[in-house]
Amino acid sequence: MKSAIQQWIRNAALAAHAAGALPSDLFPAVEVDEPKSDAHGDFATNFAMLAAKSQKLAPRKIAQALVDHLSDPDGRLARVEIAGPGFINFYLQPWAWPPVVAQVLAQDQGYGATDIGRGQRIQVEFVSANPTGPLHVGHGRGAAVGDSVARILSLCGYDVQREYYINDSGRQIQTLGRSVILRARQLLGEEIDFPEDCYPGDYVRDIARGVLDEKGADFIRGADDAAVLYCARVAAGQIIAGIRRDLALFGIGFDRWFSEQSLFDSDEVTRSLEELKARGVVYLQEGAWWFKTTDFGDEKDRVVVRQNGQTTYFASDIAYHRNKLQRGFDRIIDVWGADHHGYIPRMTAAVEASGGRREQFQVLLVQLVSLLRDGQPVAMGKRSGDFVTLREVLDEVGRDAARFIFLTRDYVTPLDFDLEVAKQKSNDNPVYYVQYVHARIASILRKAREQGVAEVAWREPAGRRLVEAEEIQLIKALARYPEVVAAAAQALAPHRITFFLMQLAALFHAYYNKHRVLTEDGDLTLARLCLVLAVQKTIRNGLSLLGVTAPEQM
RNA sequence: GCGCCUGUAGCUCAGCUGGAUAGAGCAACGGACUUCUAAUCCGUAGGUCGCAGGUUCGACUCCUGCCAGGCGCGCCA
Repeated sequence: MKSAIQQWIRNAALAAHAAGALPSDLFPAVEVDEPKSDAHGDFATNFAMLAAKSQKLAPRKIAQALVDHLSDPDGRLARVEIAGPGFINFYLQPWAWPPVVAQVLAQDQGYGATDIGRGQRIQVEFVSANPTGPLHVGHGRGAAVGDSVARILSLCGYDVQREYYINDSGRQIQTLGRSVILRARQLLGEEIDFPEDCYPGDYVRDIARGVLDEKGADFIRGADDAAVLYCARVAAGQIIAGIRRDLALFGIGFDRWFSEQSLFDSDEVTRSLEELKARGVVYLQEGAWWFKTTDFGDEKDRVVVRQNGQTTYFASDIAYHRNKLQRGFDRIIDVWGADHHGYIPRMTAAVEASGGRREQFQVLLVQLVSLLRDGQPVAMGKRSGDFVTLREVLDEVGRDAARFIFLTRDYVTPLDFDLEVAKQKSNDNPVYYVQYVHARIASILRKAREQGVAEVAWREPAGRRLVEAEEIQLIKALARYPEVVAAAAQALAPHRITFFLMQLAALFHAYYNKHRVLTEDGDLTLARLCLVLAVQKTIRNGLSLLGVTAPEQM
């Protein structure tokens, strides 16, 4: 609908210019929006104000010229007015809206889809938690955001690949191995002060028990580097398996699990460093190799090979992102925790130095989650070992509530996640508010079937019976959905879907309370059934972008 | 000290990339279930958009400077 208006304005501008009413053929992009107030019409444009400079005419004169040359072949426009400093307000005929319902029904699961991505290949890398412990709530937020962004982009015509990067190499993995050995020795009765830098969680003890059972006490007592490495591999393997299970429970899957170690095995780390050396952006100083990230806007250069000859984590990451570029992605999106923001300039430098363009690479910084219970903070932090895992949260509040809450806030703002609120089945917890719409409509449809309505299908004269203000409001909201999805894709902002759904739900609940769908009047009933079915489908489609289910009953 | 993010109703947050009179939910108060699910709805009240300048037809939105909070500034990952 909006695009139709844009086209009308564009045509009117050209016609006005052709007729000599507008001096210049330089026109700004046509922006059409939906005014907050009904007093300003169904749609409005600021085109005349924007064009004032190039036309060298007063905005209201331009607006008048446009209105004079506006053509509306099918008569959908009821009225056009020029208002304020030069807004043009469009009022549609009431009958212009109901056909949207037919469109929603016809497109069904595809309603909301667009092709703004034009098949562009885009990779979303998210979660990528280190395999040193189970996922916690913060990872959950990143998972919800990354997954939803991927779903939205897919629906908008992007060719999306989801990836999880496993840091299964380097020092922390060694620390993990050491932790296992130490726990195993404790199990053997040794008195050991567990070091600060090791991983204390119960899961480490479980893994240690497993290794002990399998390899025997001598293996643990005489542990050498190889044994530590062995324990590290076993532990990482088990932890990753657990992470996969938790993510599956959360409804999240990946196209690829990418191992950091594989970059060493394939020599890509070395090769990427050689390439950078060849480009002259890596230099030797005080026995270490430095990447000149300052050439690319970073505040200081960064070490890639330490004095001791070991590569840094950053070196792996350079190789990893070079690998991504080589796989031919047009865009690369990384979802990170906000505490990594200082890492962005150097990573951008790496992408650029590896032959990518800086616009190709984008990082979504997901802010911290604080876990609360009844407003009181719940202890977290790996060091203490008693942090609440994502799994525990899912078991307690359920997948739908958790995902919805993670996405009811823009990810740039910190989030308080209150376990008690998440469990509440009230308006405090909007996931149920939205799901309730779906269930209520399912109930209406069941009832209609009982009353002998064989099929809910759009039929033309009947459709004209949708004339109530609440009905038109609902249809307008439905019409907006594809634009909301597209905007969410462009801004990489899944919370826009969430807010749209809450708004649509509010409109539906209000309508439901004021008007009956099932009436004595066959045509009216059919029209309203079509409307609520369209609402139901849109709710379902929107929820699916969030990874939330749409229940038939509650 | 430097950098990034945030500051909107008592609380939690939106505000469609500069548009018209700044919006929701919760909390408060008053109402609505013999009728398709009350996990719902209707109404009342609630604001110096952190502060001060600037840019322009027009600023919550952009720029500058302050103030407050969070996070980050390793040859850790």
